[in-house]
Amino acid sequence: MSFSTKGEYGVRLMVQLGRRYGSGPSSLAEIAAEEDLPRPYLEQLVMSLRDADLVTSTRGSHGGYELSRPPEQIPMIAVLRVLEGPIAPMICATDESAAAHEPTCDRTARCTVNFLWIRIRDAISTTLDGMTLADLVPERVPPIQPISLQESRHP
Amino acid sequence: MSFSTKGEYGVRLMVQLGRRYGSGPSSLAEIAAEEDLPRPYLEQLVMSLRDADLVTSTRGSHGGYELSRPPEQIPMIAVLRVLEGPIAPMICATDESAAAHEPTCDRTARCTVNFLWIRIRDAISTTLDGMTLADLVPERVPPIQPISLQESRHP
DNA sequence: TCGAATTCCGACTGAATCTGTCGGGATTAC
DNA sequence: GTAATCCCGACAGATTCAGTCGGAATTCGA
Repeated sequence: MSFSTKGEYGVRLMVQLGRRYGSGPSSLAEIAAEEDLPRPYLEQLVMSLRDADLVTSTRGSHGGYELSRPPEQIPMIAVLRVLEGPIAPMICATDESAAAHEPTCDRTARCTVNFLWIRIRDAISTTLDGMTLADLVPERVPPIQPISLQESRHP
Repeated sequence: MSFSTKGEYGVRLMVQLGRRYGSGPSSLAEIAAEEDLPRPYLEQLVMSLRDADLVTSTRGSHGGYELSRPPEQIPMIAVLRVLEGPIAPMICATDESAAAHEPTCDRTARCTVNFLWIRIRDAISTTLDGMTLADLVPERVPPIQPISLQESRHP
Protein backbone atom coordinates (compact mmCIF):
# COMPACT_ATOMS: atom_id res chain seq x y z
CA MET A 1 0.00 0.00 0.00
CA SER A 2 1.78 3.09 -1.18
CA PHE A 3 1.63 5.99 -3.53
CA SER A 4 3.90 6.08 -6.54
CA THR A 5 6.47 8.67 -7.44
CA LYS A 6 3.81 10.31 -9.54
CA GLY A 7 2.22 11.43 -6.32
CA GLU A 8 5.47 12.48 -4.73
CA TYR A 9 6.97 14.31 -7.68
CA GLY A 10 3.67 15.90 -8.56
CA VAL A 11 3.14 17.24 -5.05
CA ARG A 12 6.66 18.57 -4.93
CA LEU A 13 6.04 20.27 -8.23
CA MET A 14 2.90 21.83 -6.87
CA VAL A 15 4.70 23.03 -3.76
CA GLN A 16 7.29 24.74 -5.92
CA LEU A 17 4.57 26.39 -7.93
CA GLY A 18 2.94 27.42 -4.69
CA ARG A 19 6.09 29.18 -3.59
CA ARG A 20 6.31 31.02 -6.85
CA TYR A 21 2.66 31.90 -7.00
CA GLY A 22 2.24 35.47 -8.17
CA SER A 23 5.57 35.65 -9.98
CA GLY A 24 4.30 34.65 -13.39
CA PRO A 25 4.96 31.35 -15.15
CA SER A 26 7.93 29.18 -14.17
CA SER A 27 9.57 26.87 -16.66
CA LEU A 28 9.70 23.18 -15.99
CA ALA A 29 13.44 23.13 -16.47
CA GLU A 30 13.81 25.54 -13.58
CA ILE A 31 11.68 23.45 -11.23
CA ALA A 32 13.19 20.16 -12.32
CA ALA A 33 16.64 21.52 -11.53
CA GLU A 34 15.62 22.85 -8.14
CA GLU A 35 13.94 19.61 -7.09
CA ASP A 36 16.46 17.42 -8.87
CA LEU A 37 13.81 15.55 -10.83
CA PRO A 38 13.80 14.39 -14.47
CA ARG A 39 12.20 17.14 -16.49
CA PRO A 40 10.67 14.92 -19.22
CA TYR A 41 8.92 12.91 -16.53
CA LEU A 42 7.58 16.04 -14.85
CA GLU A 43 6.18 17.00 -18.22
CA GLN A 44 3.83 14.05 -18.15
CA LEU A 45 2.65 14.86 -14.67
CA VAL A 46 2.13 18.55 -15.17
CA MET A 47 0.05 17.88 -18.24
CA SER A 48 -2.51 15.96 -16.26
CA LEU A 49 -2.48 18.70 -13.64
CA ARG A 50 -3.15 21.17 -16.38
CA ASP A 51 -5.97 19.06 -17.80
CA ALA A 52 -7.49 19.08 -14.33
CA ASP A 53 -7.23 22.88 -14.30
CA LEU A 54 -4.97 22.95 -11.27
CA VAL A 55 -2.21 24.71 -13.17
CA THR A 56 -2.22 26.85 -16.29
CA SER A 57 0.41 26.86 -18.99
CA THR A 58 1.91 29.61 -21.09
CA ARG A 59 3.53 28.51 -24.28
CA GLY A 60 6.44 29.99 -26.11
CA SER A 61 9.53 31.72 -24.87
CA HIS A 62 9.39 32.89 -21.26
CA GLY A 63 6.47 30.56 -20.83
CA GLY A 64 5.92 27.98 -18.17
CA TYR A 65 3.40 26.86 -15.58
CA GLU A 66 1.70 28.53 -12.67
CA LEU A 67 -1.08 27.71 -10.27
CA SER A 68 -4.52 28.38 -11.64
CA ARG A 69 -5.53 29.89 -8.28
CA PRO A 70 -3.96 30.66 -4.88
CA PRO A 71 -2.64 27.68 -2.88
CA GLU A 72 -5.34 28.14 -0.24
CA GLN A 73 -7.92 27.20 -2.84
CA ILE A 74 -6.20 24.04 -4.02
CA PRO A 75 -7.29 21.04 -1.94
CA MET A 76 -4.65 18.35 -1.73
CA ILE A 77 -7.23 15.68 -2.34
CA ALA A 78 -7.78 17.10 -5.81
CA VAL A 79 -4.06 17.04 -6.51
CA LEU A 80 -3.68 13.44 -5.44
CA ARG A 81 -6.75 12.30 -7.31
CA VAL A 82 -5.29 13.65 -10.51
CA LEU A 83 -1.87 12.14 -9.92
CA GLU A 84 -2.79 8.82 -8.38
CA GLY A 85 -6.32 8.20 -9.52
CA PRO A 86 -9.34 8.01 -7.26
CA ILE A 87 -8.73 7.34 -3.58
CA ALA A 88 -9.88 3.74 -3.46
CA PRO A 89 -8.15 1.16 -1.33
CA MET A 90 -10.21 -1.38 -3.24
CA ILE A 91 -12.30 -1.26 -6.39
CA CYS A 92 -15.48 -1.50 -4.40
CA ALA A 93 -14.64 1.61 -2.38
CA THR A 94 -14.12 4.45 -4.81
CA ASP A 95 -14.50 7.95 -3.48
CA GLU A 96 -15.50 9.67 -6.70
CA SER A 97 -18.32 7.39 -7.70
CA ALA A 98 -19.48 7.10 -4.13
CA ALA A 99 -23.03 7.70 -5.24
CA ALA A 100 -23.09 4.74 -7.61
CA HIS A 101 -23.57 1.83 -5.24
CA GLU A 102 -22.68 -1.11 -7.37
CA PRO A 103 -23.80 -4.34 -5.76
CA THR A 104 -20.48 -6.09 -6.24
CA CYS A 105 -20.96 -7.90 -2.96
CA ASP A 106 -22.34 -11.19 -4.13
CA ARG A 107 -19.99 -13.54 -2.37
CA THR A 108 -20.22 -14.39 1.28
CA ALA A 109 -17.37 -12.56 2.98
CA ARG A 110 -17.12 -9.66 0.61
CA CYS A 111 -19.71 -7.38 2.11
CA THR A 112 -18.24 -7.43 5.57
CA VAL A 113 -14.81 -6.85 4.10
CA ASN A 114 -15.96 -3.79 2.21
CA PHE A 115 -16.55 -2.20 5.57
CA LEU A 116 -12.80 -2.22 6.07
CA TRP A 117 -11.92 -0.59 2.78
CA ILE A 118 -14.54 2.08 3.23
CA ARG A 119 -13.21 2.93 6.65
CA ILE A 120 -9.72 3.31 5.23
CA ARG A 121 -10.92 5.38 2.33
CA ASP A 122 -12.87 7.70 4.60
CA ALA A 123 -9.89 8.11 6.89
CA ILE A 124 -7.74 9.27 4.01
CA SER A 125 -10.45 11.47 2.56
CA THR A 126 -11.22 13.34 5.75
CA THR A 127 -7.54 13.88 6.43
CA LEU A 128 -7.01 15.24 2.98
CA ASP A 129 -10.18 17.29 3.00
CA GLY A 130 -8.75 19.59 5.61
CA MET A 131 -5.55 20.26 3.71
CA THR A 132 -4.79 22.65 0.92
CA LEU A 133 -1.57 23.32 -0.91
CA ALA A 134 -1.06 26.31 1.37
CA ASP A 135 -0.41 23.93 4.26
CA LEU A 136 2.64 22.60 2.43
CA VAL A 137 4.03 25.97 1.37
CA PRO A 138 5.49 27.38 4.55
CA GLU A 139 8.08 29.78 3.27
CA ARG A 140 5.95 31.82 0.93
CA VAL A 141 8.07 34.23 -1.02
CA PRO A 142 6.32 37.57 -1.50
CA PRO A 143 6.07 38.71 -5.13
CA ILE A 144 9.67 39.32 -6.00
CA GLN A 145 11.32 42.17 -7.81
CA PRO A 146 12.89 40.67 -10.94
CA ILE A 147 15.91 42.93 -10.40
CA SER A 148 17.08 41.28 -7.21
CA LEU A 149 16.74 37.89 -8.83
CA GLN A 150 18.92 38.60 -11.78
CA GLU A 151 22.21 38.67 -9.93
CA SER A 152 21.63 35.77 -7.55
CA ARG A 153 20.07 33.43 -10.08
CA HIS A 154 22.57 32.93 -12.89
CA PRO A 155 25.96 33.93 -11.60
CA MET B 1 -3.43 4.66 -4.51
CA SER B 2 -4.93 1.29 -3.82
CA PHE B 3 -4.36 -2.05 -2.21
CA SER B 4 -3.81 -5.08 -4.38
CA THR B 5 -5.83 -8.26 -4.52
CA LYS B 6 -3.37 -9.70 -2.05
CA GLY B 7 -4.94 -7.51 0.57
CA GLU B 8 -8.47 -8.25 -0.54
CA TYR B 9 -8.12 -12.00 -0.92
CA GLY B 10 -6.08 -12.29 2.22
CA VAL B 11 -8.60 -10.44 4.31
CA ARG B 12 -11.44 -12.50 2.89
CA LEU B 13 -9.49 -15.59 3.76
CA MET B 14 -9.01 -14.38 7.30
CA VAL B 15 -12.70 -13.60 7.63
CA GLN B 16 -13.54 -17.13 6.58
CA LEU B 17 -11.10 -18.48 9.12
CA GLY B 18 -12.67 -16.18 11.68
CA ARG B 19 -16.07 -17.66 11.05
CA ARG B 20 -14.72 -21.15 11.45
CA TYR B 21 -12.66 -20.37 14.51
CA GLY B 22 -13.00 -23.15 17.03
CA SER B 23 -13.92 -25.81 14.49
CA GLY B 24 -10.44 -27.13 13.87
CA PRO B 25 -8.40 -26.64 10.71
CA SER B 26 -10.10 -25.82 7.41
CA SER B 27 -8.56 -26.82 4.10
CA LEU B 28 -7.66 -24.19 1.56
CA ALA B 29 -9.68 -25.94 -1.11
CA GLU B 30 -12.78 -25.49 0.99
CA ILE B 31 -12.23 -21.77 1.50
CA ALA B 32 -11.17 -21.16 -2.07
CA ALA B 33 -14.39 -22.73 -3.27
CA GLU B 34 -16.56 -20.76 -0.88
CA GLU B 35 -14.96 -17.44 -1.78
CA ASP B 36 -14.50 -18.35 -5.43
CA LEU B 37 -10.79 -17.58 -5.39
CA PRO B 38 -7.89 -19.43 -7.03
CA ARG B 39 -6.58 -21.88 -4.49
CA PRO B 40 -2.93 -21.91 -5.64
CA TYR B 41 -2.86 -18.14 -5.25
CA LEU B 42 -4.35 -18.32 -1.77
CA GLU B 43 -1.58 -20.72 -0.90
CA GLN B 44 0.99 -18.02 -1.38
CA LEU B 45 -0.92 -15.57 0.77
CA VAL B 46 -1.67 -17.94 3.60
CA MET B 47 1.98 -18.91 3.84
CA SER B 48 2.98 -15.37 4.67
CA LEU B 49 0.14 -15.18 7.17
CA ARG B 50 1.45 -18.33 8.74
CA ASP B 51 5.00 -16.97 8.83
CA ALA B 52 3.61 -13.95 10.68
CA ASP B 53 1.97 -16.30 13.16
CA LEU B 54 -1.53 -15.09 12.38
CA VAL B 55 -2.67 -18.55 11.32
CA THR B 56 -1.38 -22.00 12.13
CA SER B 57 -1.23 -24.90 9.75
CA THR B 58 -1.82 -28.60 10.21
CA ARG B 59 -0.24 -30.83 7.62
CA GLY B 60 -1.44 -34.12 6.31
CA SER B 61 -4.89 -35.45 5.66
CA HIS B 62 -7.70 -33.55 7.36
CA GLY B 63 -5.22 -30.76 7.83
CA GLY B 64 -5.67 -27.12 7.00
CA TYR B 65 -5.40 -23.68 8.50
CA GLU B 66 -6.94 -21.98 11.48
CA LEU B 67 -6.50 -18.73 13.34
CA SER B 68 -3.67 -18.77 15.82
CA ARG B 69 -5.88 -16.91 18.32
CA PRO B 70 -9.43 -15.59 18.56
CA PRO B 71 -10.48 -12.91 16.05
CA GLU B 72 -10.72 -10.29 18.80
CA GLN B 73 -6.98 -10.56 19.28
CA ILE B 74 -6.05 -10.18 15.63
CA PRO B 75 -5.60 -6.50 14.74
CA MET B 76 -6.38 -5.76 11.12
CA ILE B 77 -3.30 -3.59 10.84
CA ALA B 78 -1.17 -6.68 11.42
CA VAL B 79 -3.02 -8.57 8.70
CA LEU B 80 -2.59 -5.80 6.16
CA ARG B 81 1.04 -5.26 7.01
CA VAL B 82 1.74 -8.88 6.23
CA LEU B 83 -0.22 -8.89 3.01
CA GLU B 84 0.62 -5.47 1.64
CA GLY B 85 3.85 -4.54 3.34
CA PRO B 86 4.29 -1.64 5.75
CA ILE B 87 1.71 1.09 5.69
CA ALA B 88 3.74 3.77 3.98
CA PRO B 89 2.20 6.15 1.50
CA MET B 90 5.78 7.12 0.65
CA ILE B 91 9.17 5.63 1.44
CA CYS B 92 9.92 8.42 3.85
CA ALA B 93 6.83 7.64 5.93
CA THR B 94 7.07 4.03 7.00
CA ASP B 95 5.07 3.01 10.02
CA GLU B 96 7.17 0.10 11.19
CA SER B 97 10.50 1.84 11.31
CA ALA B 98 8.94 4.98 12.71
CA ALA B 99 11.66 5.18 15.29
CA ALA B 100 14.46 5.32 12.73
CA HIS B 101 14.27 8.90 11.55
CA GLU B 102 16.28 8.85 8.38
CA PRO B 103 17.12 12.34 7.25
CA THR B 104 16.04 11.81 3.65
CA CYS B 105 14.85 15.40 3.46
CA ASP B 106 17.78 17.08 1.77
CA ARG B 107 16.01 18.82 -1.07
CA THR B 108 14.01 21.97 -0.70
CA ALA B 109 10.38 20.92 -0.96
CA ARG B 110 10.74 17.43 0.41
CA CYS B 111 10.46 18.16 4.10
CA THR B 112 7.22 20.04 3.83
CA VAL B 113 5.82 17.34 1.59
CA ASN B 114 6.65 14.61 4.08
CA PHE B 115 4.15 16.24 6.37
CA LEU B 116 1.44 15.18 3.95
CA TRP B 117 2.48 11.54 3.74
CA ILE B 118 2.80 11.26 7.49
CA ARG B 119 -0.67 12.64 8.00
CA ILE B 120 -2.07 10.08 5.57
CA ARG B 121 -0.14 7.25 7.16
CA ASP B 122 -1.33 8.21 10.63
CA ALA B 123 -4.91 8.43 9.43
CA ILE B 124 -4.77 4.88 8.14
CA SER B 125 -2.93 3.58 11.17
CA THR B 126 -5.30 5.00 13.73
CA THR B 127 -8.30 3.75 11.80
CA LEU B 128 -6.84 0.29 11.58
CA ASP B 129 -5.63 0.30 15.16
CA GLY B 130 -9.17 0.23 16.42
CA MET B 131 -10.19 -2.72 14.30
CA THR B 132 -9.74 -6.42 14.83
CA LEU B 133 -10.78 -9.34 12.71
CA ALA B 134 -13.79 -9.72 14.99
CA ASP B 135 -15.24 -6.52 13.54
CA LEU B 136 -15.42 -8.18 10.14
CA VAL B 137 -16.87 -11.47 11.31
CA PRO B 138 -20.50 -10.66 12.04
CA GLU B 139 -22.20 -13.98 11.60
CA ARG B 140 -20.11 -16.16 13.84
CA VAL B 141 -21.00 -19.76 13.43
CA PRO B 142 -20.91 -21.73 16.69
CA PRO B 143 -18.75 -24.87 16.64
CA ILE B 144 -20.47 -27.09 14.14
CA GLN B 145 -21.37 -30.75 14.34
CA PRO B 146 -19.54 -32.52 11.51
CA ILE B 147 -22.55 -34.77 10.95
CA SER B 148 -24.86 -32.06 9.67
CA LEU B 149 -22.17 -30.96 7.27
CA GLN B 150 -21.67 -34.26 5.57
CA GLU B 151 -24.95 -34.44 3.68
CA SER B 152 -25.16 -30.83 2.57
CA ARG B 153 -21.56 -30.51 1.47
CA HIS B 154 -20.86 -33.10 -1.19
CA PRO B 155 -24.19 -34.16 -2.65
C1' DT C 1 12.17 37.94 -39.93
C1' DC C 2 14.95 34.84 -37.40
C1' DG C 3 16.23 32.26 -33.51
C1' DA C 4 15.88 30.77 -28.89
C1' DA C 5 12.98 29.17 -25.33
C1' DT C 6 9.34 26.84 -24.11
C1' DT C 7 5.18 23.87 -24.04
C1' DC C 8 2.92 19.95 -26.29
C1' DC C 9 2.47 15.18 -27.57
C1' DG C 10 3.03 10.53 -28.97
C1' DA C 11 5.97 6.57 -29.13
C1' DC C 12 9.17 3.63 -27.06
C1' DT C 13 11.52 0.84 -23.27
C1' DG C 14 13.63 -1.71 -19.35
C1' DA C 15 12.33 -3.11 -14.87
C1' DA C 16 9.27 -4.29 -11.42
C1' DT C 17 5.09 -5.89 -9.62
C1' DC C 18 0.70 -8.20 -9.94
C1' DT C 19 -1.83 -12.19 -10.50
C1' DG C 20 -1.72 -16.00 -10.98
C1' DT C 21 -0.29 -21.34 -12.81
C1' DC C 22 2.24 -25.65 -12.56
C1' DG C 23 4.55 -29.58 -10.76
C1' DG C 24 6.17 -32.06 -7.51
C1' DG C 25 7.79 -33.15 -2.54
C1' DA C 26 6.70 -33.84 2.48
C1' DT C 27 3.49 -35.07 6.03
C1' DT C 28 -0.39 -37.14 8.23
C1' DA C 29 -5.02 -39.65 9.06
C1' DC C 30 -7.30 -43.55 8.00
C1' DG D 1 -0.60 -47.78 1.32
C1' DT D 2 -3.24 -44.27 -0.17
C1' DA D 3 -5.66 -40.19 -0.28
C1' DA D 4 -5.72 -35.66 1.36
C1' DT D 5 -3.43 -31.89 2.52
C1' DC D 6 0.24 -28.54 3.24
C1' DC D 7 4.84 -26.91 1.48
C1' DC D 8 7.74 -24.72 -1.87
C1' DG D 9 10.07 -23.09 -5.86
C1' DA D 10 9.85 -21.94 -10.65
C1' DC D 11 7.62 -19.90 -14.39
C1' DA D 12 4.81 -16.50 -17.15
C1' DG D 13 1.57 -13.12 -19.21
C1' DA D 14 -0.25 -8.52 -18.31
C1' DT D 15 0.03 -4.19 -16.44
C1' DT D 16 2.06 -0.34 -14.40
C1' DC D 17 6.21 2.41 -13.17
C1' DA D 18 9.50 5.49 -14.26
C1' DG D 19 11.26 7.33 -17.23
C1' DT D 20 13.57 8.56 -22.35
C1' DC D 21 13.45 10.40 -26.99
C1' DG D 22 12.36 13.14 -30.88
C1' DG D 23 10.13 16.41 -32.91
C1' DA D 24 6.11 19.72 -33.80
C1' DA D 25 3.82 24.06 -32.35
C1' DT D 26 3.91 28.42 -30.13
C1' DT D 27 5.66 32.70 -28.44
C1' DC D 28 8.98 36.42 -27.19
C1' DG D 29 12.65 39.32 -28.14
C1' DA D 30 16.34 41.20 -31.06
